[in-house]
Amino acid sequence: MTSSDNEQSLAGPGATPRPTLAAVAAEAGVAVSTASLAFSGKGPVAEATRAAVRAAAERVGYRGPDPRAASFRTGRSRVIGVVLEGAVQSAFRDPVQLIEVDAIAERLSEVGYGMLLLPGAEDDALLGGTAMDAAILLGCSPRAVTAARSLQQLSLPLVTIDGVALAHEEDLAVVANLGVDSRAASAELARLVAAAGHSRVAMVTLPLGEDRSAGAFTGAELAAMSAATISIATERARGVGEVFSDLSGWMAADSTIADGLRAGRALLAGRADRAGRGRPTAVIAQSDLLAVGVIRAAEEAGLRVPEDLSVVGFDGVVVDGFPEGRLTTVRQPLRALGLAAAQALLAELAGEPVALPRFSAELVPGHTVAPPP
Amino acid sequence: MTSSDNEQSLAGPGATPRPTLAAVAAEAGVAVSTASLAFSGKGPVAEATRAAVRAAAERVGYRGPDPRAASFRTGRSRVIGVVLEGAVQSAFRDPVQLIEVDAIAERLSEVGYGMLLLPGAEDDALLGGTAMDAAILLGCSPRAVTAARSLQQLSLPLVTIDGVALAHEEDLAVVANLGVDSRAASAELARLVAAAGHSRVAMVTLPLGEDRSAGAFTGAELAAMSAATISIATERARGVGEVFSDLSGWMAADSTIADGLRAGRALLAGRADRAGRGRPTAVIAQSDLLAVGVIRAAEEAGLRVPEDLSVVGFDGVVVDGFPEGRLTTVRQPLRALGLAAAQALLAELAGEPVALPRFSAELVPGHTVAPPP
DNA sequence: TTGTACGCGTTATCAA
DNA sequence: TTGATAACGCGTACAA
Repeated sequence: MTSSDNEQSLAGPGATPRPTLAAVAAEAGVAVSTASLAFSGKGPVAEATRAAVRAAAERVGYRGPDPRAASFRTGRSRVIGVVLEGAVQSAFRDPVQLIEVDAIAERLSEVGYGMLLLPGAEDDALLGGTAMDAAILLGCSPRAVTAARSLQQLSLPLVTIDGVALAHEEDLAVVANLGVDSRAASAELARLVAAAGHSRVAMVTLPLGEDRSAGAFTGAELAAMSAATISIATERARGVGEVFSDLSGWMAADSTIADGLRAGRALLAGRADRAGRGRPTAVIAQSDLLAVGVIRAAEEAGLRVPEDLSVVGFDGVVVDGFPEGRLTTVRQPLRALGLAAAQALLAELAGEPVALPRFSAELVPGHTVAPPP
Repeated sequence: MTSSDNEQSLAGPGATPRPTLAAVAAEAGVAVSTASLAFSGKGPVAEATRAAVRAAAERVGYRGPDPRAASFRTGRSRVIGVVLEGAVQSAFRDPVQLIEVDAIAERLSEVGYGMLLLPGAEDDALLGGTAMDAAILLGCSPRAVTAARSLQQLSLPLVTIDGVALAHEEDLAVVANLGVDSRAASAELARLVAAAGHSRVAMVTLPLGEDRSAGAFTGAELAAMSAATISIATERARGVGEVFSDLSGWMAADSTIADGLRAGRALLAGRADRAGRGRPTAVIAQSDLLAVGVIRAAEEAGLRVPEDLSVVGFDGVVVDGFPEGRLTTVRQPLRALGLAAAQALLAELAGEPVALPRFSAELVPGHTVAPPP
């Protein structure tokens, strides 16, 4: 169907005004406040009255309280904002954020809340322009920090997921900073690689800081970058560093298969190791997408995984087109994190105490780790 | 000054009530209406007064009009709903919807509008519970039709993208039904395949109707299914049918690489063709993701693309990990569609005439079509 | 150019 | 169990 047949809208100059509760009350012959109670069920209303009100509502075509008026009166808009790291497109290319947002949406819709998606923009004007009751911040980009400040100015309850950088901002009082212990999980994974006998290990990281462009790094460079910034990438690197010291590797620009492929090609060509060691026998990737890219690069180079090269990922997501369960990785409870983020805010809004479970990543032993050749 | 009778301190203990325009006006020594005009810039205000108001706002910590109150007063919430076909996760696994939503978000944020993401749910209670000024419906599932009805009841302006089924509902008056001519684009692609000399051609379709499970179909079955439902899949099938009659193939459950892989394996094993013909020399897939899956299946089977098998897709999106430009496909102007959908609603809300361009898909000759072996 | 007054539709409070 | 009433914060005629 092409755009040629666009009908003109009905909402033109002659639009009928939406029926109000007053109209229903008049029709039913009761007070407005009674009609309100009959609809919301918040007060004692005789069954007969309730039926009369419902019938009257039906007759006048009342569709429930106007959300704008209700939100004005109650001070609640039944909307929770989700601030993404960047554009919708880039945020949701990453299955991790996708699962989290999906879980948030699921929990919110159960209680009739809406989810306002807020792409990380340059200015935060939008944040104050539309009504929301609370916000969830995903990721830990510098952008997230400024957004958090703006939102806090509006006295909105805040929850972060993976906001490790935000957790270190003293002046931000958030309801919760959710996320698994990336460092411990990374260390666990690294120990598994070490236990298989590997010592020539390279790491493929997510962006370590803001202004870094993708490319190879030495152990010293990694240490410098890690000291300068706190991010998911530096956290995970630290965990691996507990097991393998002076770790070199490749920093990817983004968590994608394509970037993993690029990293894998560089590392397997030996170009990456500026410390002069040979081709790595194992690659520790900081995301599953990167790991799949590395595996593709290995296949391109005629290397078998895991016989010739061991590869591990991080996240435990299903990568489209890649066999589920093949990759050795750690699984984050992404759905649980999303549900908990939503739940924490709902509890906070209800004035209830926020009880949070502890989240931990679970090792998923796949089939991509073996002893070095 | 009114007595500040807080019914409940909402945001925990010690939450200061948000400063109001009245407070600013009092501080600046002007009337509330003057302060309002000074902020919105909608009326003539002396520069000195404006400065005084701004200074007063700064002093009392005023952060602009409360969006809830403003929305109540103006009847506009500055929020536009986007109704997805299903869960967030499944909708955004598809790069097509992702790009569209990204474009919508981009246009909306330019004008300070928010985007309320509404997952396709069982009941439409949520649709009336949160404030929005208009809505965009993506896709053409039966769910979209019921959602459209609910939204129309609320007198919300509606725009659909790829809502071919909605376009045929007589009682729905929408601002616009956007989308390319899927049928023509599919026919063009089919003609390209035919021109290369193929006659044993199989099609991999998106879900043709609601209750169909994935699997092989014959030409007769396809015709029956196409007659029963209108969807993007049947539209595209019709286009291909203009060139190749009695087309058999495989219906995928979803637009994913994994489903394409499954389809490809079935078709290349010859299991799929219940008409008894041999392995196809060309596969027409209804999405790029499916096409990439088919190509993977071909590689698995030791077939070279395009030498041994030609494959075409649909959409023109970048598939992570697959070389850009390699796939022969048609490119939909997805970004433009998203921008136009948002723009159409903004114009409608502003009472301006809605001018829509015509959208057409563009053939992208890649390197996956060659003469049959 | 500024101020006054009113009302948007709903819900919470209190009195009946 | 029901009814009357008062805000909620802002935008906007209209008057000054």
